[in-house]
Amino acid sequence: MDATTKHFRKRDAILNCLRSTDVHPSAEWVYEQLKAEHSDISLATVYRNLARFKERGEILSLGTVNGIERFDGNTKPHVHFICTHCNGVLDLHGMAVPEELSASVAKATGGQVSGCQLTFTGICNQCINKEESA
Amino acid sequence: MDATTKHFRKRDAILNCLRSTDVHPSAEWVYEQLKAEHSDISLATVYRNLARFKERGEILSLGTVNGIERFDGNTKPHVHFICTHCNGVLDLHGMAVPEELSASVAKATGGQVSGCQLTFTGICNQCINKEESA
DNA sequence: ATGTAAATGATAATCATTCGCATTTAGGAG
DNA sequence: CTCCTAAATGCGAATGATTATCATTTACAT
Repeated sequence: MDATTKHFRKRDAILNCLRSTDVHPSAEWVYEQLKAEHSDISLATVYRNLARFKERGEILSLGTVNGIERFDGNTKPHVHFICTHCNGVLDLHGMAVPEELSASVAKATGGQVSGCQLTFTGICNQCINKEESA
Repeated sequence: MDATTKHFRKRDAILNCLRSTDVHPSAEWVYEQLKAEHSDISLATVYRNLARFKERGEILSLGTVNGIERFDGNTKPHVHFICTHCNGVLDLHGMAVPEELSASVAKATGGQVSGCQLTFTGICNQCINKEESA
């Protein structure tokens, strides 16, 4: 039995879904996407597997946007822009927090640093245009 | 009537509480602190005023830590370190995201940038020491 | 003192997330 | 092939932080 089998685990589908989108989805969004191919998938399964992937560092959590946790299948360090109007999240490729900063933080605090996140907030291009034409 | 009056608004007390601590508290924490001097304060009032301060930019939200929203009365740009073990938040003074980065993000995205946040995660000094002695 | 809009307290409602448990699945041993 | 076990899942209930509702109280101007 391989991954194409009807009753195979949903886990792979969840990870693939995250890896193949750039919308930085919520659990609910992933669930809605997967219902098409897996009509019997449970929302709890999505939550469970997202938590598992997060623990293992296979995906990242961006924290909550408007009270809802958002995930990122791209674990390579990069920067985010969050629109406070439409709650969309954009990747800012080509920007990254200098690696040596983590070391200096560890030194300054005496703790150990395992990750960092740089996020800009504001209003995205699309939302600005909508406002203007209204 | 001034702020010392028994039945004066609690709003000032909530803002003062935030401004005079560096624990980056949750709503619940603020509520617990204020109960001492304002035995009749309501948790809803704390939530309402924190939301109001946040809207107006008088305080910042750090997002949720372990599912609970945390606030910062210090609106001057600075960096945070969040301990994933004790959920404590530390200020990293003297570090800041270069101001010109916001402009370059605005240019790159075509949006308008209103804020940014740089957060390191890891295990704090205190938690490391506890583990070692155990 | 009186009216009005804002602020508050108490509590119910909301809703994202997690938990509990029975069922199903994968994969190996006999 | 059948039996066994551990992991994965579906379903639905429980949890818990946050928000909404509404009656009451306060501040302040008239």
